[in-house]
Order: sequence, then structure tokens, then C-alpha cells
Amino acid sequence: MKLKIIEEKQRQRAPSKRALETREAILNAAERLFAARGFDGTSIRDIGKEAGVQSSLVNHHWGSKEELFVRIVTRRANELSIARLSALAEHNQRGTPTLDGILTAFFGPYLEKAETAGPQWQAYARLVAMVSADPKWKDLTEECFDPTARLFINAIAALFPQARRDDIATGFVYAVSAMLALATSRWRIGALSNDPDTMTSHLEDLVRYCAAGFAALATPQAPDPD
Amino acid sequence: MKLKIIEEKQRQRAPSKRALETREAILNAAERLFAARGFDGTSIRDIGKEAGVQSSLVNHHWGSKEELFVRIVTRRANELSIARLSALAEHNQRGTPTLDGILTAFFGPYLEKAETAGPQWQAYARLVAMVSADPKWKDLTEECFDPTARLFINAIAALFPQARRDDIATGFVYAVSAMLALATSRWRIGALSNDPDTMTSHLEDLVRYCAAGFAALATPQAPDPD
DNA sequence: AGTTAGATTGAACAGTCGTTCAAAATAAGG
DNA sequence: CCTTATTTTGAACGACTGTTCAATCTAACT
Repeated sequence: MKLKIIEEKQRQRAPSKRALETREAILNAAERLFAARGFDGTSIRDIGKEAGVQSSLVNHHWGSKEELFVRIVTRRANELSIARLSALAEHNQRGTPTLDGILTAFFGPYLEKAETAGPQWQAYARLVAMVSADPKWKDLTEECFDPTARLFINAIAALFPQARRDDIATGFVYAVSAMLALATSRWRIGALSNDPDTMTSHLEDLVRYCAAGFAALATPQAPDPD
Repeated sequence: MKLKIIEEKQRQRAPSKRALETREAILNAAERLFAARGFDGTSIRDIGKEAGVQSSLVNHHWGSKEELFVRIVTRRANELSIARLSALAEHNQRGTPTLDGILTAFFGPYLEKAETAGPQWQAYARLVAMVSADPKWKDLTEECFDPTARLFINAIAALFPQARRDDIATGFVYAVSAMLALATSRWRIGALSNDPDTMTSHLEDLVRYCAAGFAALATPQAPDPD
């Protein structure tokens, strides 16, 4: 694997302000479209039209379609990881760590950004769910999210010293899938309950659900009362 | 919406045995490819090649690409629903219904078929996960799976008379997402735990996890010991 | 066994795809 | 202000897309 920096010829002039705006407009437009229609369902021409520029500019600024996609996924992954790890550190400083606190530190940044940080982060939340489920992006997912996930698994495992690590990992995958379901299937909650979606605090519900599940999984099973 | 039967001209001869084999070969090939590469990532020509027939036969036997996809999703959905509902009925006959029993009746058929009923059902399990997450197939998902889901939600709600129906639906969506994660992300459990995948009974783990989560969600929250 | 509905083939259709390229417009650096 | 690196345009490339169609082959029915 060759280093990218060798193959790229370095610039001789600073990019213009307009060019920088164009680059970001393309990135945001592609993020929205990829999240809504998937990688194969989105064309370079669609992205150019959504960004208000010529489609060839997409290739000029970001290389191939695949490079663009990888760039979009990775650019916010770092910010998300930092938010999660700082929330975890803050929780640890507040006293003895709890399962609820650790899960809140993991879910919180994702859900907050998806709900309050504007439509771009909302699109990104959907994109993460899409990428996580597609075997095509297995390596990308591992690179972007697994290091942080491993740290949270370690933190949880410390709370259940007697539990098998396999059970902790299983519970974590279930928890992540439930979190991602809020990005892809929140409408279905309202559809399956007869009440309209009351939009209660999903974060608290999710934490309560997963914390109880974790405890059940990591604790030796209760004797069957048969 | 016009009835399909009006627009289709009825056959005058029974289809040949060879034609029936071709039709099913196309269906199975398309199921594998759609599950592996998605709807837009799979071409009609790919399907024909995988099935060992001319690509135009795909259109001749199953109409458009979209009709073919809908057909593939729906053909096993009925079988799956029947297996789930009969498992639920059998559990109800065995005595007082339990949450573990209801969840096992829902998860069991899906996981058993995915693990033991051959590669076609395994592909279908992945396909269901794909379809459930894609807003493009929202209507298809509702039509195929929501009726059965509603019955299971009713059964669970009967166990928690004091719970809000919204919480039951929320817990159910989390449970389904965890079930689907086993189809799309089981490899990640092995990757995140340091042990190799011990392939223990995922069904029991999943039921324990979700049952505990449901109970925590449907029960008024414990007083905060602060 | 002969008739012909239906299955299969292979080519062709009009579009769209990702990407490349020369020419023109823009603006950073001297 | 001039030079020229960079950005932007618009067209073009070959490959691939879903679908259609006439011709040929197969086999179900009389």
C-alpha cells in the first residue's frame, strides 16, 4: 500500500475561497444524497446538480466516486469519536462508572447531533447506519468506528468482571444496532404504536433498554423455575 | 390502483418443467445477488449470468427489475409470518404466555432458517435486513412484515397492561434491529471480542437481552438512588 | 403427429454511468 | 498589473444500464 502523499503533487497556490466553498458544497450534497439513496443509487451527476456545479468538478476536487464516499464517512467519524470519548472521560471523572453512564456517553453524541446539529448530521447518521450494514464497507467501518467501540467494550467489561468478553461484544452489537435503528426506522415506532410518535427522549429509553439487556447477558442466567 | 389480474393475459398452456426450473433459478440467483450487492448494485445481466440464462429471460419471466425484487421479498415473507404465528400459537397453548416465549416465537423462525435452511434463506435474511433499513422499500416492508409485527406487539402489550403502547413499539423496534444485526453484523461480534466467534446459541442470548430490555422499558423507572 | 403457445436466443434500443480532456474563466502570488 | 496555477465549463469517451423485439427452438395440447 503506497502512501498517498507520494502520489499527490503538492499545490503551488492556496485554494481560492470560492473553490473551498465548492468543495464543501459537493461534500454536503453528496452526504445528503448518499444517505437518502445509497452509494449505487446516487450518480456523480446527481451530486453535481444538488451542489449546483458541473459534475466533472466532483471528480476534480475529490477524485473517484469511491474516494468521495470514503471521505464523507471519515470526515465526521473523528468528530464523533472525540465527542464519545470525552463524554466517557467526563463520566469516569464524576465517580464510579455506571453502565447507564457509559452507554449514555456512547449514544448521546450520535443522537444529539442527529437531532439538533442540523440536516447534514442527520444525513450522516443515516449514512453510518447504511455503511454499517453493507458488507462492501466492512473495512471502512472497522477503521472508522471499531477503535472507539473497543474502548467502550473495555469500559463495560470492567463493570462485569465475571462475564465472558464474547457476551459483552454481543450486547454491544445489539446496542449499536438499536441506536442505528433510531436513524433508519424511527418512523416505524410511530407506525406500530397506534399513538402518533410522541417523540419522547429516545436516549433515555435506549439506555434503559440496553443497560437491562447487558445486565441480563453478562450475568449468569437465573435458575429456570421449571 | 388497477388490479394486476386485469392487465395480465391468461396462459393457454401449462408452463414446461424446464421453464419452471428457469423461473426458480432466476429467483434464487437474484435473491443471492440482491442480498450481497443491493438493488442498485445488481444488474439484470448479472442475474442472468448467475442463473445461467439470457438476461432477457429475467424480464420475460418476472417483468421489470423492481417487480422481480418485490416478488423475491414477498415470496418468503408469507412462509416466515406463518412460522412465527404458529410458533406463537403453540406457545400460547402451552400455558400462560411469557415474554421469553413470545420473543422466541418471533426470533426463532428467522434465525433457524437463516442458519440451517441453506444459503438461499441466509441470503433472504440479509435481504430483509437491507430492505428494512432502506426508505425506498418502506411500503414493501410495511406490507410484508408489519401485520405480523402488530400481532406480536399486541401479545407483548398484554403482558404489560400498565405500559404505554409507544414503549412497547419502541422496544419491539429495538428487538427487531438486534435480530437483523445478526444477519448483517455477526462477524463484528467476533471481531470486537478478542476470542474467535464461539457461535453459541445466539437465539437464547438475543431473547435474554431483549426480554430484559422490554421489562426495563415497560416498567415504571426505578427511583434514582441519588 | 401436427399445431402453435410459450421459452429462449442474441441483437438492438435509448439512456445513464464514471471518468477524462481541452478550452475558457478565475484569482493567487510576484 | 501580469503571469500562470487552479478552477470551471461543456463536450466527449467507452462501458454499462433496463428493456424491447424479431427470430428460433421447445414442448404442451388437440
